[in-house]
Amino acid sequence: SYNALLGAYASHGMHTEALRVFKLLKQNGLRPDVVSYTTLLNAYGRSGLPEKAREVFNDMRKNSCKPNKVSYNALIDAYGSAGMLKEAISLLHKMEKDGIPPDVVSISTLLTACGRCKQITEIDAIFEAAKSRGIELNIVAYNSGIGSYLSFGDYEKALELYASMMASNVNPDGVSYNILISGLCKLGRYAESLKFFEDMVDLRIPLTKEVYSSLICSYAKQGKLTEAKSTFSSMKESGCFPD
RNA sequence: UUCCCUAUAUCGUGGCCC
Repeated sequence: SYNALLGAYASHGMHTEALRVFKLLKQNGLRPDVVSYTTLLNAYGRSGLPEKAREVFNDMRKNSCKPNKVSYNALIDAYGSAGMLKEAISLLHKMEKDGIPPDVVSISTLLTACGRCKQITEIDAIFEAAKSRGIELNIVAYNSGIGSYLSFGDYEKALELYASMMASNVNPDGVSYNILISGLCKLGRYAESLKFFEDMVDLRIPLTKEVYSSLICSYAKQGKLTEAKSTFSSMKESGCFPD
């Protein structure tokens, strides 16, 4: 019950409240378990406080509560989200030494971190790390990689990765298209961006307000106001209400 | 002991602040 409440605060990045619940749990004679510690750790991570997250991580070991895969991944994300890619990558090796094999979540967390930290040189090493460990990339990992390439402005690598994803029989989802459409649009690759939108329609993948916003933005930037307006109209017609 | 619940990864636009 305490963990559920802790999680509710953590998922909103409310670390102060999460810490209060964590203390309350202990005051009532209960021992925090791996989920309690990981939840608190994540609350700090989401609040952009990687050092506090690390403190919780160290604390759990001190109290002989072994961090598991989720704890490590949460700490990797805490560093990655804070732009500390080196620390995030070194945790991949640390968890391995600790007898916990990294999984596809560790990989996609790091792929996303590369994009945030604009570390184009590290991204291929991370794909290699996944491959050498036999970690199969899923749709989230591919989406993360595609997004990071696009954030570097490397749309060719992004499209290459998209192609190899298709070749591996991993099917794109709504998020994949959102990433491609908005990313290509930001780079001014309007024609490519529109092509993916058409694919999305053909495949009957539900169009979200995120995709409509990207498309409207794309037309607006090109000065195609008629298209922008008609996209806005079809958005409403399709039952997707503008916010 | 068993079951259930709770913790980790990917997407848009604009505004305000620095």
